[in-house]
Amino acid sequence: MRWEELDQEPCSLARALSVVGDRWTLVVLRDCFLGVRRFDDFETRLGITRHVLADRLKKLVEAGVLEKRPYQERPRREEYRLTDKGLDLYPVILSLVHWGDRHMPGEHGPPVRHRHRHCGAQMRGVLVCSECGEPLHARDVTVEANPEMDDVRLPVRRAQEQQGG
Amino acid sequence: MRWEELDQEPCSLARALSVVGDRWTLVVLRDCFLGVRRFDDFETRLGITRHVLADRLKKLVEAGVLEKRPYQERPRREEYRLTDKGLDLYPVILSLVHWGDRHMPGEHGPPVRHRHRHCGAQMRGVLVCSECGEPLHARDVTVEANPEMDDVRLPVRRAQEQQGG
DNA sequence: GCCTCCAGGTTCTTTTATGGAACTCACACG
DNA sequence: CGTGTGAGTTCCATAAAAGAACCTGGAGGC
Repeated sequence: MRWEELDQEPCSLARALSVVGDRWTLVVLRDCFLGVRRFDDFETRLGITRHVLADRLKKLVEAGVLEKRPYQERPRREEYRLTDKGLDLYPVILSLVHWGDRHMPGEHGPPVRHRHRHCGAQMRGVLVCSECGEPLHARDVTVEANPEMDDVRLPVRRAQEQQGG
Repeated sequence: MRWEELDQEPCSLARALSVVGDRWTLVVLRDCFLGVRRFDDFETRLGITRHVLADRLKKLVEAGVLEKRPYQERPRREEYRLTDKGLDLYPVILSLVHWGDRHMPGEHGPPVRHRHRHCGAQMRGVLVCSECGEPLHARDVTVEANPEMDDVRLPVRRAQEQQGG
């Protein structure tokens, strides 16, 4: 499979990664969530080449994750803002941050802390079941193919073996 | 910044991405969560080159996300299994899947459905606040620098502007 | 003892992407 | 007129990915 074919896959994860699975894209989006909007600010903070940055921003706009909006005329200047589609990536970003905090620790602990405006507490994000509200773990979830699709290739489990171990 | 320097960054997201931010790594991990363990099975299902697959598996083992375990001797054969560190990536994967389901839909809806063993229901993963239990959205969360760290560069907000818009 | 098969890789060659730096363009300022 | 600024492009050398062929260390058949 080639990278450009990833968006043709039936798998939702593959299609999601065809947009954000690239090396720099999620780092760009992290800065978007922190409020960065302008080309030069991205460049300064990220330290990636203008070339790559311009390319990633263009692709994110094409994918509908960011939108360009003028913030002044004469000379026309535009900034990049998260769309609703982009904002919905927040669980992905926060999950990655917490995984990094936990498993790739720096010297002084997490570099940033998150506070929930709603309750005012310093917090983490926790993934829970939409139906029963219990925290989710890999081994508690089973996967079923959508019967309307005929090319879903779930692996056949070997006897006695189950997911994740 | 170069890709190889990403693991030196103070940002937890950057360090997490230094492990899983690569084009193919999360697709490999998706298959791990589906129960795939052997080199040839990965190759058949993913359709990526053996070269890249071998490299990604090696790096995931070095990062402690997967471990190699012998499943037979003479000839020695090994399989790749998720470690606890790897299993903790589940929220990232599931969040990406749901984002893909929602924003990059295929023709017949989501290709797979998830069922929670605990409650038996078909479900989605929802990210909630660890303290108050309410669902989290980007605009509800503020970020504060860890006072023990001196090189956290949060962007300065322009007046009247707040996160995420 | 030789031939072939299999899982699990390596090696080799050709494309594609990235890193680094310089260049463009449309204006604003003084 | 010269300089500055935001937002990019262009150009070239290097690094990574795609594709295919080759290697290795047994097992199994004959």
